[in-house]
Amino acid sequence: MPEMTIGALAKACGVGVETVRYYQRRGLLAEPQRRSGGVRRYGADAVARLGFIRRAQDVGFTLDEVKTLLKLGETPNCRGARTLAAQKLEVVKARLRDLQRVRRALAELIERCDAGRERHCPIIESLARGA
Amino acid sequence: MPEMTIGALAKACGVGVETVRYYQRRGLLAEPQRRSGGVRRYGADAVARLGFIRRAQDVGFTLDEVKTLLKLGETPNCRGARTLAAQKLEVVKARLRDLQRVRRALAELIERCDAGRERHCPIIESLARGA
DNA sequence: CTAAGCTCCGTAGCTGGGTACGGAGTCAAG
DNA sequence: CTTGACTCCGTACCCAGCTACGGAGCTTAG
Repeated sequence: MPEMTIGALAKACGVGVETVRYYQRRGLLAEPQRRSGGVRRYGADAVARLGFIRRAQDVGFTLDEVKTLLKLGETPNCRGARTLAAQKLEVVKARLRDLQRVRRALAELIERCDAGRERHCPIIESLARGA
Repeated sequence: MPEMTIGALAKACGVGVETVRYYQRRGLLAEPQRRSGGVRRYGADAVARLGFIRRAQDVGFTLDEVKTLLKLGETPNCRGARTLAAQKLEVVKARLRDLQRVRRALAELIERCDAGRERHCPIIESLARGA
């Protein structure tokens, strides 16, 4: 199917119609050719590009970063992409450390609660006292 | 200092003045007594409560959940707090799994980039193809 | 031809947790 | 008494990434 409407493209990529229009407004997806009547027509390249966007997003890039990646993909320049990926990796690692700390804190609260030897709820107490 | 202005309270707890007012609007902090002229006056209990809010937030609770915790703290009911903490822990664990997957994906992209044996940028290629 | 259903468009709203604005009033030091 | 810092208030705005609205026009099957 070399000619798809916006609805077909959206469905093929598992996103909403509004999302496709939104990506176009954001400059992530080029404005496609229109049929008479103004209806957008997309080809396989649009499917590929939209897929790229979703995958890059899944790996944690923001839409602005995805835009940059797409530009980098046009003029093959590996350093830019590598730098972006490395920065993102650091952000992800930091977020992981934060979340691990939170997980330990929560697990400890629950554990103390289950030990159930204390007069007052240890969860509430601990938050109240900042122990 | 048994009588603090909003600015002193905010400073003591490391938040902004607007944040205190915001918490009051959200119902997390009670409206305090006012001096003549309408200026809010806070005591040590406000410092404790604001500290509770920040610590609960640090452990990953949303402001709405903090509000619930504060209510639970008034009528000692451990089950409610434990349930909330357990739910939050599951959310945190799920988020950790997601982020670990992202970290692996990013690290792999960078590694392949550094191996540097490929004709095109492996980061771009991999996102383009969905490999 | 008609009726359903898709597409067009700009704009507004959502989430969460605040931050900023700005004119007026208040308070404490000097 | 003045000056400068603080506080009052409501409202609007910020971030990202959509999602919803609503009235119009187009398209396609029957």
